[in-house]
Amino acid sequence: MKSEKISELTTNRLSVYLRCLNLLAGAGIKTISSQALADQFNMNSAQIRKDLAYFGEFGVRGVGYSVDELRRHLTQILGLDNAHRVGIVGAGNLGTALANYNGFTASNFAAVALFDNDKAKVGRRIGEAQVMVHDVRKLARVVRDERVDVAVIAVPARVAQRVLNQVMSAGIKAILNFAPVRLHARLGVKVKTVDLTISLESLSYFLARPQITCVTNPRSILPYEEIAQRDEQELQN
Amino acid sequence: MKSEKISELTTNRLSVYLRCLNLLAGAGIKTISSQALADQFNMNSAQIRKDLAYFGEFGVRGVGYSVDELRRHLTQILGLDNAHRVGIVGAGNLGTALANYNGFTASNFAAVALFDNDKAKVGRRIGEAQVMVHDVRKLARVVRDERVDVAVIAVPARVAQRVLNQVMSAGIKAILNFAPVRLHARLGVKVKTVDLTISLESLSYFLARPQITCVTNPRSILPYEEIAQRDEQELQN
DNA sequence: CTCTGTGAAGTCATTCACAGCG
DNA sequence: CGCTGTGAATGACTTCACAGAG
Repeated sequence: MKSEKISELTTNRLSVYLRCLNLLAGAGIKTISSQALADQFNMNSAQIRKDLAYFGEFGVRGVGYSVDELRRHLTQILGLDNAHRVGIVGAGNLGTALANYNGFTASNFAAVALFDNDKAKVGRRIGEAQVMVHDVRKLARVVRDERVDVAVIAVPARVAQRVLNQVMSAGIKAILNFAPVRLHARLGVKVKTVDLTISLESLSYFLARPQITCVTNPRSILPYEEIAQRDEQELQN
Repeated sequence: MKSEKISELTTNRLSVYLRCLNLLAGAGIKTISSQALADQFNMNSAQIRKDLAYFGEFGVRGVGYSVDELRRHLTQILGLDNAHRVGIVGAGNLGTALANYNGFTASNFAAVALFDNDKAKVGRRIGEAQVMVHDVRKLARVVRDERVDVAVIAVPARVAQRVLNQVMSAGIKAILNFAPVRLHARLGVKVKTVDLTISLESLSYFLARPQITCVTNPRSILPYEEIAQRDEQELQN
């Protein structure tokens, strides 16, 4: 265990490891070596060991890692043992889709508030979870009352920086941004941007160059379920 | 102009450059040097030059790049001069949100078909664009008829690999995947995964460690509009 | 003898720094 | 001169390979 700086690539992988371990636990597997884990999910065993070693000595030499124990450690390292309360700014298509997204729950995130500037939407409750839509001008107050600690920006690019400023002023330190702009965050605030435009345009680049030997995703995986996967096609036409 | 292998990081940046240039063009700027571009948008000028030089000698020494000309080149390099037709598998919240997403249009993408296995949804048209929902079993046929060349996977992780197999069998070479699984693509097929779980869990990691001096997003940007940005707060809540 | 944890080596990406064009 | 295009230098991330724990 060193206390060097942990790169974001590493934390992303920790999240993947946790997901893999959850699958293994579900399959009743109690113990796994870095090598077996790497083989299963197409990763590199040295990288797994190195990533984990930043945070402690979780393995047992000659044996491997206890699946359950490692799950607990990763959950704790990733801070998923504390519930997070998410406020979503922008109650358009994307915002409401996210408010209804169930994938959050497994990671201990819950959407607790939506914000919009459209009077027609304010005051309504949306989706199965019945998340309330608030006036975006009340953001700071609602963030306090609802103890929101993560914000999602799902507004047009034009106003995204302004929204980010509001969100930061409300004291939020972690933001997931879907607007296709580079946002300027103050120190101590973390913004992760998911830029669909970039993703699509990269795909377009690839399509424009069919000659390229697709080495882009070098290790190509087998998800756990590949085992139960002989159904290349059960459909006709 | 070399014809080395272009990394995905580079193509992602090309997409960003194009966006920046569009802003500049909108502001009436005709010519820009790599240095000025880098300053404006918080990038590194050498990197801009290097990225561009992979594809040709677009600049004029002593002067810089013609904004319009470079826009045209980038559009062509990224293959955005050809329209792309997108099929979205999964007409749930996310799928329908994407079908209505306008951001596509600027990059010359259009959502032309949705697919689902829910009988109640099949045959209906969704959103402003009135995109038709098809039975997922008819995917190959619809892909052919509608000339779909890009697929979006917006289905539960459990079935994502099966859907990818179908999509690949239908001859699609470029896929944007929202399911939180590592998918196994055959050679010559490009899958880009947008994994919200990883993004959220990384944010959670960050929140669990407030002491970390946030160096994660080393260059912190000024979007073009920062200029018109003195409104840190016009709201009182 | 197996598998971890980790220095050392290797690979890939970014940045520097400057020759040379316009 | 100013700025591009690019080799060379640096830095970041990954993989190798092995000492040593169990």
